[in-house]
Amino acid sequence: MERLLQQLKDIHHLSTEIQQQLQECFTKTVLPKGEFLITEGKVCRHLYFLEQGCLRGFYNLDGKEITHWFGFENDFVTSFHSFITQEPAVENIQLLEGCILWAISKESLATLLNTYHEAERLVRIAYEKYYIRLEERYVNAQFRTATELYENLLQRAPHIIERISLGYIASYLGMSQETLSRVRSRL
Amino acid sequence: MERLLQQLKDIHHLSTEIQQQLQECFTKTVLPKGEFLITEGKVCRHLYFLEQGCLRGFYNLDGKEITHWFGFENDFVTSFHSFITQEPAVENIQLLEGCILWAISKESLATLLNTYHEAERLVRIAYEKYYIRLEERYVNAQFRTATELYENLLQRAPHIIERISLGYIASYLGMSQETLSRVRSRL
DNA sequence: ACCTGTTTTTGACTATTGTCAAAAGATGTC
DNA sequence: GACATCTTTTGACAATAGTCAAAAACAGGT
Repeated sequence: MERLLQQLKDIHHLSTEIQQQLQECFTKTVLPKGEFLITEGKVCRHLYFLEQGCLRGFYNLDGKEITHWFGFENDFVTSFHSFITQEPAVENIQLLEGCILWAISKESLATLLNTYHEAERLVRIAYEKYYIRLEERYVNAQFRTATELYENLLQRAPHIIERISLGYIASYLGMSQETLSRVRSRL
Repeated sequence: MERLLQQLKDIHHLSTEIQQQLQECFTKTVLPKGEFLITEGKVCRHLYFLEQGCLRGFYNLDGKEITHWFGFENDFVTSFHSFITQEPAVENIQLLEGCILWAISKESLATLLNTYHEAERLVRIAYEKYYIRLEERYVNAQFRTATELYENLLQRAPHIIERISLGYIASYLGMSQETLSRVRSRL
C-alpha cells in the first residue's frame, strides 16, 4: 500500500482525508505465475496497481498470440478499453511472475471521483503519463528492420529484455522468435 | 464554435457559465493546405479543435517521413506529448486541406481547469475517448501482410482511404506506396 | 483540348523475414 | 547425476515486401 500511495503522491498532492479513503478502496490481491488477470470476452470491472511482479497484455489474431504490452512494478494495469466502456475485453492480461496487486472496483473509483474533485485531477494526470508512455512505445515501431527494432528496445526499455523471455519479446516487436534469436547472435 | 460546443456537450453536460467561458478561451484560426500546425523541435503551446478539413501527424526516421496519425472534423489535435510536457515536439502536424481550427492556449486551459472543477472531468473523459481510438488503431497493426492491413483499414476507417492520398496511407500502414498500389489492384 | 505537374501503376530484381523441423542449452526435480 | 520440460539457437527454403526506374493516369489551369 505504501508504494501505491507514493506513486499517487508523485502524480499530485494528496490530502490526508483522501489518503484514508484510498486505503479503504483498494484490496490486496496475490496471484501466482501464469494466472490471467483479464480474460478476453469478459468485462473488466477493476483497475489494478502492480506492487510486485510483471505481466503481459496480448490478443489473438488468426490463432496467433500478439503481445502488445508489458507491465512492471508501480504500473496501473487493466484492460483500459473494457474498464472505461464496460464492454467485453478484447485482450488478455497474464502474469509472467507471481504478483502482488492492489485492486479498486469501477464503482469505488466512480464514488471517489464524485466525492473528491482532486481525485478527478489525479486520474487525468495519471492518464497523461500513461498516454505519453504509450506514444513513446509506438513511435519508432514502424519501418524498421528487425535489428533496428531490437536495438531500439535495448535502449528504450532494457528491463524488458532482461526480464522477459525471448518468445514474448519477439511477439512484442512483431517478429518471429527465430528472427529475434538471429538478430541477437549477430550483436 | 457551435461544433466545438456540441462536441464538448457530447462528452459531458456543460453549465451556461462554462459555455461562456469557453467561447472566450478559443480563438478561430484559418490556415491553407500544406501549412504546418506543429513543427518538430518547437514547443507546442496550443490545443486545437478541428472544425473543417483534415491533417496528418508525422515524424522523421532516417530521413523518411512516417505518418502515424490523421485528423478529421471534430477532432482535438496537438502534439499531446509536447503540449503536456512543454518539451519540444518530436512530430510535425501538416494540413492536408485548408482548415478551420479553434485554438486554446495551455495557460487558458490551466486557468479553466483551476476555476471549474467540471472542466477537469471534461478533459479526463476526452482523454479516455482519445485513448480508446488510439488503442483501436494499434490493435491489428502487427503481424499482418500488406493485404490484411489494407483490408483492416478499409473496414475500420474508410474515410481515410477516401480522402487521403496513397503515399500517406502507405506511410501510415508501414509499407511502400508501390506495395499498397499492388495490394489495391489485386482487390 | 492541351500543357504541366502530381499521383498512381507496373516491371525487374534483391534483401529480409517467416516457416518448419531439428538440435542444443537451461532449469528444476527426483 | 540423470530425466523431463522449457527455452533458445541453427539450418534450409519459400514468400513477402522494398528499391529503383519508367510508364500511365489524373487534375488543374489556360
